[in-house]
Amino acid sequence: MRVRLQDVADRAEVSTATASLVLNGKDDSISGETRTRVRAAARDLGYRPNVLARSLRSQRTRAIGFISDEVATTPYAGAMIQGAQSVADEHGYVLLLANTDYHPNVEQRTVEALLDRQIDAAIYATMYHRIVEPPTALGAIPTVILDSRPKDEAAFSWVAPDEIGGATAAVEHLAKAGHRRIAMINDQVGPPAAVEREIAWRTVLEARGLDRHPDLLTYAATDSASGAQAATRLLEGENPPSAVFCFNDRIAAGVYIAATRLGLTIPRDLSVVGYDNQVLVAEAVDPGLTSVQLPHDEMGRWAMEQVLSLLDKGAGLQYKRMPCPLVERGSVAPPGQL
Amino acid sequence: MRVRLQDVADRAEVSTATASLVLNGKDDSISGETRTRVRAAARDLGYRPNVLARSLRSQRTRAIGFISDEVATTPYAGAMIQGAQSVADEHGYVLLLANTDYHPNVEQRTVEALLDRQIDAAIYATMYHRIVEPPTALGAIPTVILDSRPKDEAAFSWVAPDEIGGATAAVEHLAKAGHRRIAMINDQVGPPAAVEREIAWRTVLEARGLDRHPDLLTYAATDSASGAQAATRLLEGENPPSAVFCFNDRIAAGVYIAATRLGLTIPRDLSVVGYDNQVLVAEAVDPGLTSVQLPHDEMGRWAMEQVLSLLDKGAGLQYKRMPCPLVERGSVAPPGQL
DNA sequence: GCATATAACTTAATCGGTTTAGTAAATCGA
DNA sequence: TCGATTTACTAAACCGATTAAGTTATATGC
Repeated sequence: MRVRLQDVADRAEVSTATASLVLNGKDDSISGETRTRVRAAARDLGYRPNVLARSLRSQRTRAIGFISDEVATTPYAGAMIQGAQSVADEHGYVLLLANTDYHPNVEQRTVEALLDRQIDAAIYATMYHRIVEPPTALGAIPTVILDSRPKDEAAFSWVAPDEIGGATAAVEHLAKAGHRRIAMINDQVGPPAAVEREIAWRTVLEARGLDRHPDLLTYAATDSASGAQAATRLLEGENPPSAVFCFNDRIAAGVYIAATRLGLTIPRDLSVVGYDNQVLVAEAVDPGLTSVQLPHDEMGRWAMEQVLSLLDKGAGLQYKRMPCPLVERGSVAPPGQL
Repeated sequence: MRVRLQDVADRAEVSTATASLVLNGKDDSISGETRTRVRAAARDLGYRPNVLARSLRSQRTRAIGFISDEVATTPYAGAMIQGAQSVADEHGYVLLLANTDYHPNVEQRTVEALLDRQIDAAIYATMYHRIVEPPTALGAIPTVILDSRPKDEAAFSWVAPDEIGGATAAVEHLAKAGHRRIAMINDQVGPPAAVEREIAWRTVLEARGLDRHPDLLTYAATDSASGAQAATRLLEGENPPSAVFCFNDRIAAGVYIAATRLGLTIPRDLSVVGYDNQVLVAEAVDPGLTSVQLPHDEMGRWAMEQVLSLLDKGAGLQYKRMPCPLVERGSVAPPGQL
C-alpha cells in the first residue's frame, strides 16, 4: 500500500491538517519544531501525495488533453507532441493522449472521455494545416488549436505555420540564385497550406517580374510517384523551368526521380526546393534537398505555453503564425543554359 | 458546473446510492420503475460521471503510463503510440505520456509523476531495440516493455522485433535472386538489433555456401552520408559485392548515392535491401527500396493487450518476437556480370 | 487581574463518486 | 396472526487529500 498523508501525520504525531499545511508550505502558523517533525516523517516514509485525491478536492488535475486526428503515419506528430509534452513537463503538467481518426463520432466520444477525466485544458492538433471546427464540448475548457486555424478565428487561440513567409523565402532563394522560370508543383487537394504557398509563389514572381507562364504551375498528389509524373510533364513541356518549388519533400523526391530519368542533373540542370524539411527524405536524395522547415516542435511548445497562460494568468486568446525557416542543402544552384 | 450524481438523484427523487447502483447496472434489487426514472434523469441532465472521484474510490484509474526515451525524431514513435493508444481506447483506457530523454534523473522524476497519478500499469517503450533496465519504481505496477528486452528477461513482459527472422528473409531474398556475394553494412554502434541481424546474415551465407570474404562486412553510422562512404569502400574494394543488405533504410539511401556516383545502376548492377521500411525514404529513391518492416504498430498493440490482460485476467508474464515482413519494391534483381 | 490577541494546532466539511450495512414495508409460510 | 423472508430502498463510511472554522493554551495590553 502507498503511504498516505494519514501515515505521515501519525508518525509525526499531528493531524492530517497540520501535515498537509506543512508539506504544502502553508505553515505560517506551524512551529518550527513541528515542521521539521512532519517533514522528517514524510521523508522517512517516502510519502508521495495522491494526485487523484488532491485533484478531486482542488478541482484542477494539471492534465492537458492532446487531441489529434492521427498520431502515426507522419513524423510530424512526434515533434508536436514532443514540444507540447516538454513544456507541460516543465510545469508539472501531464499529457493525456487521444485520437479522433478523422471521425466525428470518435472525436465526440474521445473528447468526452477526456472531459470525464477533468482535464484542465486541451490542445486540438492536426497533422497538417487546415481549417477545423473543434467539438463544442471543448468550449467548457481552454483549448488551443495546433497546426490549424479554427473556422471561427476569434473563438480559440491557435498557432499555424507561416506558409506565406516560408514559401516566399523558398522562391526568393531560387530567384536570387538567378532563376527566371520557377515552376511550382502544388498539392492538388488544395488545403490552406497549398493555397497560401501558391499565393506566395505567385507574389514573388510578380514582384520580381519573372516568367509567369501558366504552364509553370501544376498539381500532384503528395507522394513521390505523383511528383515524378508532374515533374515529367513540366520538364518535357514547351517551356521547361530551371527551378521547381514543391509543395512538399515527397513531391520533391519525385522531381529528383524524373530529372534523373530525363538525364538532368540536380542542381546543375534543375534547382529544387521542397517543403517540410523531412530529414529522412532530404538526406536520402543526392544532392541533399533544400527545403522549408515546418516548425512542429516550436508550435507544440507555443500551444502548450498558451494553454498554461490561459489557465494560470487567465490571459486572453492569441494566435500566432510560426516562422518556417529555409534549410539549405545542395539542390539549388544558378541556372545553366537549358 | 458539471452535473453530479447528486443532481441526478435529486431529479429522480432517490438517493445517490440508488442512482449509482442503477447507472452501474448493479440494480438487481431496484424496481423497474425507479430504474427508468433514474436513467431518464441522467439522460435529461446529460450526466457524465466524474472519473476522478470514481477512481479515487475504486483504486483504479483506467490510465496507462506510456514512458519512452523520446517521442520525436523518428517516425517510429507515432506508430507504436498509435497501436497502444487504439487498443487502450477500445477498452476505455487512456494513455498518459511521459518522456525520459534518455536521462536517469528525468526518468525517475517522470515515472514518479505518473505513479502519483495512480496509473494502473505502464508501457516502457524505446525508439530502438536494445537492452533496458526500467526504474525499480515500476515494480509497483504491471509493466510491459515495448521494442526492447529487459536486462532480467523474467522480470517483465516484453515485445521486440524478430530481427533474426527479418534479416534472414532479407538475405534469403537476395540469395534466391541469385546473388553469391552479399555484403552487409551494419550499425557501427552494435545494438542488439545490429548483432542479431548480423548473425542472421552470416547464418544464411553459411547455410547456402555463399562467399564469406571478410571484406563483405563493414560498418557505418546510421545516416545516409555514412552509408554512402561505407558503400563506396565496398564497391571500390577488391571484391565488390553484387548485393548489399543494410542495417537501415538511411544507410541504404547512402548506397544508392554511392552507386550513382560510381556509375552503377540499381538494381541492374547492384541489389539493395534496407531495414525499417521507412516509406518516406524507400519511396524517395529510384527504384523504390526493398526493405524489412519493423512492426511498430503491431508491437504497440501487443504491448497494450498484454498490459490489459495482466490487469484484468491477472495473466502471467509473456514475451514476444514480432515478425518483420519483407516489403518488396524495385531494388533487387538477379546479379549482372559485374 | 482580566479581557483580548496571538500562536499552534485540530475538527470537520468537502470534492464526487461507490459500496456495505441497515431499515422499513410488503410478502410469505404455517 | 405472527415471525421470517424478500423487496426496495437509504444512511453513512470510505477513497486521500485540502481548508475553513474552531479550540486551547500562552502572551499582551491596560
